[in-house]
Amino acid sequence: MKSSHIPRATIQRLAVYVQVLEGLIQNNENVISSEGLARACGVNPSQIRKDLAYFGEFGVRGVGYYVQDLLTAIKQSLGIDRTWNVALVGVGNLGRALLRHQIFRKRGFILVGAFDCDPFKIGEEVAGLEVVCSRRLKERAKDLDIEIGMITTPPERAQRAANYLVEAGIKGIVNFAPSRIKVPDGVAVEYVDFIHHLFSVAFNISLNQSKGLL
Amino acid sequence: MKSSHIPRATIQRLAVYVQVLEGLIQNNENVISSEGLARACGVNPSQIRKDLAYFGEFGVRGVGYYVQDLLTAIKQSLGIDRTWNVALVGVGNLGRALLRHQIFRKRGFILVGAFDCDPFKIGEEVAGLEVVCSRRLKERAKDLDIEIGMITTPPERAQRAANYLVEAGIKGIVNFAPSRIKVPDGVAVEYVDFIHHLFSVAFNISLNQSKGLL
DNA sequence: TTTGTATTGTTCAAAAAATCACATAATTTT
DNA sequence: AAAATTATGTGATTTTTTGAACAATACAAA
Repeated sequence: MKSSHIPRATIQRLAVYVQVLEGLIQNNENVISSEGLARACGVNPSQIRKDLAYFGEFGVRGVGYYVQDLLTAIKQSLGIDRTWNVALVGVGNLGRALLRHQIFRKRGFILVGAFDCDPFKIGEEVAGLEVVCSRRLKERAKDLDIEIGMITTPPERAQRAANYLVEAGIKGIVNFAPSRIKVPDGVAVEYVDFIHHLFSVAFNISLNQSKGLL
Repeated sequence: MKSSHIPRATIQRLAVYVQVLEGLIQNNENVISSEGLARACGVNPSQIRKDLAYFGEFGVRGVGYYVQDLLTAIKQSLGIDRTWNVALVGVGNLGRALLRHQIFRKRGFILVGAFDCDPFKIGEEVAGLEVVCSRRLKERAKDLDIEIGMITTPPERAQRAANYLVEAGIKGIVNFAPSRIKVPDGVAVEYVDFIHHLFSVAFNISLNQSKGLL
């Protein structure tokens, strides 16, 4: 098949496949069928085959997928077969935790800059990074070759943080603040909101319970 | 319309509506049309009307929606017009940050227990909670009336944490660890994975750039 | 009270996504 | 070397989701 428009849902599932495939590598499993992978991911096997078909043919008929090859292929397709430099804006509780979290580096997202507008925080060192004034984002973005921004400010300051990032020419933003932001076309935004997931769980529990009563 | 099966996507959007409506209340805006709300949320107005129709009729024709009423109605529909007690399993970097984060309490999710299997952490106090051995989850879950679990362990320990939670009779889990977990039917699971969102952004940046070349 | 305006709730058509089903192609067995 | 087996890649079909259109209805103005 190859390319044309790729559904957002496909991309999200590919991320799950990566996760599961890395687990398989840990367990020294070399080959997996679409059915096996499907079971591990909680999706339909054809779904997996179709998702992969957007990017190419990675399997071997009658055999399945070579885990390492498939992983490499998916990473290439997603554009994560390289590292990305990331700036974090908003050095609060959450910001600090993320700066210290090793997972970003492990997955190829290098936190190269920490920014905040609070004068008390500027100059402080967190996880080996000096906190810099948000106003200096543009100037620093070029030096540090920053391509992605993470916003971890309080919600009311998220838009300002986004503006700084956009001015600095950054083309992708992950917003952890619980508020929507406006950015020009061509800037990719993703929202991470724990609370949404708690809402979902709360709703499903309520739902299951009312089902149980029938 | 009322009930029947409600799409997952609808639930996720309702969470966004809550977010935006709370912002409107901050700004003392009393009434909003589906069109206004749609613009703020980045969705289609009919979408909003349809999403709401699953739960009832909350608007006034010719007028729009009374912000406070709508908010109340959605919260009721989602089952978040009450508080939920939550246990956190895995007191690492992320776990600590979440325990300290005020947002959960603000939104009605009360962190009432912190669990870990590391003997060095047990007994420690974080955000006013004593860290308790994960093995004691079942015993504590009843006393504390815990209904939701949050997993913030390393990936290889997520399944064990899930098992403890399930044994304790907990009906909903939010898993922050980057691994899939297996739970019995009737237990709602949501996955929060920052990395997935970074993957998405990376992919979209790559995509936009290759578009730009055409 | 009537007319006009605004905006909802809902039907219906279109688009998108998921699933099924099978032809195709490796591998293994006989 | 042929037959049997297995599991992919993809066209066809079904299901789900979205979006447009419009009748229904609340309010405001004349």
